[in-house]
Amino acid sequence: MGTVRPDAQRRAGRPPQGVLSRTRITGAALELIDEAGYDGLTMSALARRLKVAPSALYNHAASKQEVLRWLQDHVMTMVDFSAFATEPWADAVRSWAWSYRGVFARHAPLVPVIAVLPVTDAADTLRMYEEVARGFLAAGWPEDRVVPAIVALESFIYGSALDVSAPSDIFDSGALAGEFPLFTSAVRSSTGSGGNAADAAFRAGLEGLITGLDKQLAD
Amino acid sequence: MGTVRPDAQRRAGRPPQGVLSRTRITGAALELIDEAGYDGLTMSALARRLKVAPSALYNHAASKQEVLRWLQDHVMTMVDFSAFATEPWADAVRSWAWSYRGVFARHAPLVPVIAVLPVTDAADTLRMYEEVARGFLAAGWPEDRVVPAIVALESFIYGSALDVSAPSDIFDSGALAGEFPLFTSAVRSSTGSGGNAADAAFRAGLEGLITGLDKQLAD
DNA sequence: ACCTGAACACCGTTCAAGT
DNA sequence: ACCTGAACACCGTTCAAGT
Repeated sequence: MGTVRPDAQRRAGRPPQGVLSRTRITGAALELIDEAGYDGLTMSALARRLKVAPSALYNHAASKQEVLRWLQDHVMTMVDFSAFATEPWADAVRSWAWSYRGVFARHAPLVPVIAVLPVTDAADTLRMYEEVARGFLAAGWPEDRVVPAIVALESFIYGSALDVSAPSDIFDSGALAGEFPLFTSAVRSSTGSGGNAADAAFRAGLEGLITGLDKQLAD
Repeated sequence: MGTVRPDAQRRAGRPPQGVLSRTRITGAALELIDEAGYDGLTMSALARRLKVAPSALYNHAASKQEVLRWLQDHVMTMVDFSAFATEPWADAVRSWAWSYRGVFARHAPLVPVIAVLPVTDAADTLRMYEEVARGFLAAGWPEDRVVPAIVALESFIYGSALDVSAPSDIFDSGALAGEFPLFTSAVRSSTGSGGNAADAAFRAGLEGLITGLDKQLAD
């Protein structure tokens, strides 16, 4: 009764100072994802966390897709590409790729978003590409083959990030096992050796790619 | 008035013979996707095309996710893996991978679905894995390394399928170009050489993977 | 310029009623 | 067993009204 509640309703109209910004929206989105996953990331939930009406978000972001783009650019800053400044090419690629996959395994729903996403104005993403390109050039890669090689590595990384979230029994052939004996047995013998299946596949593919790309360069 | 229209309304109650089935639903979904893309694939639109009420679909599929699973298994039959029966390992992998990427580039929204998708009861998918596994074993691969190698190739293929739908100016650094000179120049020199950028990256990565995996096997 | 509140056009899914 | 029709609980987004 007459007491001012700590988070009193804001009434309509322009507030004394802006309460929203790209930074605040991105930060709230990230918290929401950590707590409730990507299913929990709705414009309503985002607004609730920021203590605004859902429609207020549209004064800053043109669409939910734009929020996802901000998120992608921010998440990219979590990828560690520092090895390109110090390590030989193969070691730098290896440590960058493992970090990159780890980050996007926790943000798998961003992977399909990235594919359709122009890098324009994604400054943090460009910062990474610049440094990676520098590493490739320093290792003697011809300029016109740098981008295809990076894209090839990224395609493998994104596909592998999706694979991390696969259930461990994804290759359980169930009742049909009898019809597909070779594959069923191969699945059994690969899981039998212990360790994470997704990690084993990523290691095999990454080492293969590094070796193969290096050999392409030498020829 | 009183004339029987060709597609008269069906009244409630069990129809004389079933009008829906996994096969008919999958077929209609595929037609819908061809005409209107994955955005057009809603349960309502699917029901309309099958001339039933949306709720009727739930007598056959537990959810839209299950329809997508049927679709994935069907789409897998479009992948050509016949080369494993006749060609040497490297050639077979090459032709299978290009076919696989081509099919899923046209069905990119299925890619994230596949990741979470157990293969159980997906008979057509298992048929492919069985034949691919046979090819690897015949080429001398030790049984416990067959599945990781296949998964690595698939991760690359899925990531590359997403990359195909990327806009061609995806790496246009726009106003920020001046800050990232090495990458900007590398992008220019790789697109300058003409040809499809996604194809060049896929070729580079696939040839690298084939070479690298083959070398792993030899060691 | 930037907020609220009400509304809109969807979406996937459930369920009682019917045969 | 398997359909219809009505309903439910969301979703992203728009827009007039307010400061």
